[in-house]
Amino acid sequence: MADLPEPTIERLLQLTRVLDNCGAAVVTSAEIETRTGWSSHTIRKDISYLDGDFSTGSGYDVAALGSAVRSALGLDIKRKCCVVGLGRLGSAYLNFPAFADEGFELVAGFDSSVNRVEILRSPVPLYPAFKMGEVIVRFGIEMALLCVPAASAQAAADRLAAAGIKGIVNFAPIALELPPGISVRNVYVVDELRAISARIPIRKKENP
Amino acid sequence: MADLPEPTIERLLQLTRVLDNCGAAVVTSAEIETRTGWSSHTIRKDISYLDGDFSTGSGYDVAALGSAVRSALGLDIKRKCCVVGLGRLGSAYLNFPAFADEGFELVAGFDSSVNRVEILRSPVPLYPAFKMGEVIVRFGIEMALLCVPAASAQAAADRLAAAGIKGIVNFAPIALELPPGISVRNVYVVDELRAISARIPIRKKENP
DNA sequence: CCATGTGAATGCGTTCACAGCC
DNA sequence: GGCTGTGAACGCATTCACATGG
Repeated sequence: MADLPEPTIERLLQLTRVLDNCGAAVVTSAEIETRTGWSSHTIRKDISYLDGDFSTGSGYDVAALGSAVRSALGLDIKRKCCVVGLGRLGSAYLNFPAFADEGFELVAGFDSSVNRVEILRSPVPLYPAFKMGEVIVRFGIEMALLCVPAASAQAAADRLAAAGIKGIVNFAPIALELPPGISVRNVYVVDELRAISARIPIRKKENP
Repeated sequence: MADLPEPTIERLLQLTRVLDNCGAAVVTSAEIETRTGWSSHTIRKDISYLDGDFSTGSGYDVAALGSAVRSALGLDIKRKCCVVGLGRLGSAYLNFPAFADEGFELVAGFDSSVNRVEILRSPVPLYPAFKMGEVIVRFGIEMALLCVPAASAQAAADRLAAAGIKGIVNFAPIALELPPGISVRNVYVVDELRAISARIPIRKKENP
């Protein structure tokens, strides 16, 4: 399996959700088209990058296809995560159950306030920020949820990068500067609103 | 100004953040390259789609470029939004101040529980879900934050679509089916972790 | 001289069309 | 017959290279 085109990765990720929620045991590429809006050509091409045989003769075997996608994307690998910044958002994620269901193991939380680290009750161990590098290496943590305020986000990201983190989910509304090889995904609701806003046609009919 | 390529839109959206946080009055495309990782060629091309003259001879005028980008993307237009589903997440957004700063006006909240609508204190008016269509049309609401549980997300999205909504930020972990012309942006942290996971190379050095 | 701006070339992802298979 | 699978054609975005302007 050569490596997949970026857009294909993004579609396959979404495809797992479609398969999980589709109910039936078999789906055709045409059905996926109506559910997602991607053309059936694109979907078949995407699936053709995977190795394995999922065709039943009249559609794809949902279970087989699902596990092939997960395996191709490395979603069957358990990965260790941490939360950096234990404010309102960060401390909420400490108790978020869905992570475990999807193969992500939350193993540490960090905050620059030693006081907060000591007081907060949490199902995962908490550490003061200066232990970040050491703990990440020791546990083999690969991903971080970066929940600190915008002003300290870049500094925290630098420390994560130095500790060898592989990916960061960034909740701060700034563009992080990081060395290549580290994946960043920005999660900021206002940016999503802006992205939608940018796609609303200006004074034009939708079907020109 | 012809319409912009999709990838260019996405980059320009991020570019506004870079410009806001860059401090200086002038930036070169090379500086933007180090801050974002996009090649200076790409950046110059993106900017060349805009009309106006931002070059000072030694870099771009940050303020002028910023406002040109915002205008090209329609970010200078005030847009009305609503929150659908007033659980923990939805009710948090009712009080989120950053929306207004960025030109988004939150004008309504909806929930299927009439009880919750009556009890919840909120700076914006709340309505029972059955009034959704009417209120959206009356106020000219263009965008919705969809914060209902996964099981009811599709039904709620259908009602939003019927009311003529232009875009939806979807917090439910399902792929919504909607007619063309409506922008959807999915926000689900586990999906971001999966996206990162899919990009962590499997047992390979990063510099092969 | 340095940095932008832009037609032209390149390369990659999507679309097509048809062969293969149930 | 219907659906998948895939080399080939196409089209769009990125990259290049050089002309232009401060």
